[in-house]
Amino acid sequence: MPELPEVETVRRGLEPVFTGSRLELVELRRGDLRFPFPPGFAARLAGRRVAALKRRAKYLLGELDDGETLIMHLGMSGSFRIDADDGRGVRHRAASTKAAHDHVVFHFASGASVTYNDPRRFGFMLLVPGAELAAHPLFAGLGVEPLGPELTPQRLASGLRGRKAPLKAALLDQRIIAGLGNIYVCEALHRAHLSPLRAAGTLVDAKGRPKRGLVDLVEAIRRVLGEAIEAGGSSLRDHRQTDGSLGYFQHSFRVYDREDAPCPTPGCRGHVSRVIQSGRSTFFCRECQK
DNA sequence: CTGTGTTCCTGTTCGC
DNA sequence: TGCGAACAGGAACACA
Repeated sequence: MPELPEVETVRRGLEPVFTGSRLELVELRRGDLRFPFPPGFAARLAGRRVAALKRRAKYLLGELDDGETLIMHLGMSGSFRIDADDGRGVRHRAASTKAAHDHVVFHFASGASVTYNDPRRFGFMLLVPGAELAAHPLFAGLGVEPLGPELTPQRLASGLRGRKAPLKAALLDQRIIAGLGNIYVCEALHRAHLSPLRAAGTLVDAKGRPKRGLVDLVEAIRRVLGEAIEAGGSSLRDHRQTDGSLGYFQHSFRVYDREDAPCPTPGCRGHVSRVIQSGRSTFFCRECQK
């Protein structure tokens, strides 16, 4: 569920609490999430100050004052909750308080605390020296940031050239563009009027240059992600922002989870189809997505 | 190298 | 009403 817009929303929510703050204690309620926590994880964090909280693709990166980077991934059901201290020693728990599946609690010297909750435990946390970050297996092969200046039609053309995989699968491939997930791929393809079934390489001409549709696709990706971030992400099931409030981009879905609904493209008489591609639901309109 | 399928995990939803 | 099956999905991994 958390794709790039949700992770960015979380980052923005956590930034004021994390940045410049000193970690007093990190409480681990269990020894693992998706992977075991690295040796000495909590002890290595204690006493550290967080210099900055950044994001790369769907990863949150807490840069610490000792040069290490706290890598956090929300998997698909991870969320953070901020329990702030009002300065008078009174703790305010966010509205969505739920003790079950609270796996990690970051206690800051300021009195604020941040709790990581993850029912499905697909998320994980690691601690790696900043200098090793770029070479780390998780990051070494990662593709371009879809909202950064590197994502251009030409760049995407190089990534898709010659690929026979369906466009849907290619866009989910984090080695090409990093940060897109099932929802936003479906939404971007609909906005660009491109079929998820089409072979990815057909958007590139013989000289390796982007065809018209690819230019539209880059624009659609940027627009849909940007709008979703502005909306605070999408709230499916129980996904919430750090303050407990709900993102509302799900109301702007044109095709995702809308099987059989009339296609929202103006003038299009089609309906939303659902097919399975590489084991995942794809939603699209056969009439206006070619 | 490329493309596809499986797996991890648990809560929610759906059909009988 | 109850129960099991299907589903959700990021990314590592296995495999043809």
